[in-house]
Amino acid sequence: MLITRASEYALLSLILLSKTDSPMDSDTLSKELSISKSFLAKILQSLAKAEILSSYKGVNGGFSLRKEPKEISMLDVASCVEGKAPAVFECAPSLEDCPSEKASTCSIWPFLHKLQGKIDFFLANLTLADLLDD
Amino acid sequence: MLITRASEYALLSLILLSKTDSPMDSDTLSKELSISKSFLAKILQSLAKAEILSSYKGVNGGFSLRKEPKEISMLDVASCVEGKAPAVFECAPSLEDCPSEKASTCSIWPFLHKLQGKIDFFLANLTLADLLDD
DNA sequence: GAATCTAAAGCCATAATAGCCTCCTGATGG
DNA sequence: CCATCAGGAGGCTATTATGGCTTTAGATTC
Repeated sequence: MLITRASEYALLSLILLSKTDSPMDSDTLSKELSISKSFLAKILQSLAKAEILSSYKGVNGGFSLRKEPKEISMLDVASCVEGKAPAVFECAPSLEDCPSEKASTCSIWPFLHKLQGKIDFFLANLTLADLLDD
Repeated sequence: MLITRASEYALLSLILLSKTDSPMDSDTLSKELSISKSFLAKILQSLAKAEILSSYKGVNGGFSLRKEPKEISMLDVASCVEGKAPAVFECAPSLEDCPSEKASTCSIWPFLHKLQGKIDFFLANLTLADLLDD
């Protein structure tokens, strides 16, 4: 899977959190966004582990942005939420690692590598701040 | 789901087909790419319906490119294979169509619309030719 | 026209994702 | 200290994606 709904929900949460000062709890977030609370909770936990969000337990706890919007790239978000960077292909990271017996003659690897590079660049340079700016 | 493996397989097929003159059948393609034949066949059929590929039945039949590589955008490929354009969000296409009772005060729609525009632009302007060019 | 080749299209099984529910842990306020 | 609030973690179910298999239909060759 390349990009799943988890990334969508993560971004929706980040946009909403960027508009508030005090921490927002997962219940409020799920209601505001009409998203399954338990699924969203796992996503928020991933974002917290990746140090994109801060989490606070107890009364008036919740989640808040831990970085500046311009420091949060779509690539970061997708990577931590999906568990790995959005790989356009299951293909090996380098031609040498290709498990195929045709590795030495793999004729499409250069194209895949090129596409992956374009997508990575796009995602890495698209930050939360880009969306918030008018 | 935003982008699935079907799009990956579609692109792998297109890259391979762009390197051959005569039609290539689904069995050969699936073996060259190490992809499930039956799943790939469905993807190729989608590409044929979208007039991205030509299909030929009978002896020496198969599939071949119907358009120039520069006329085939990633957006076209993803749209026809996934059944719809890769929507970053389930959100309504316009603020008026928003099913939420908070439609008039939806504070994140502008951001979603902006991100969708950026992704659409990226995918629409990335063509098969861009990958094939050195 | 018969045999053969290959796309088209359907149904079914499995794997991954999306979502639901419950219990546990840490923090807060009285 | 105790009740309560909210995150952390795991299991369980429903939905969707992925892939296997079979049948049908069009095209080619003889």
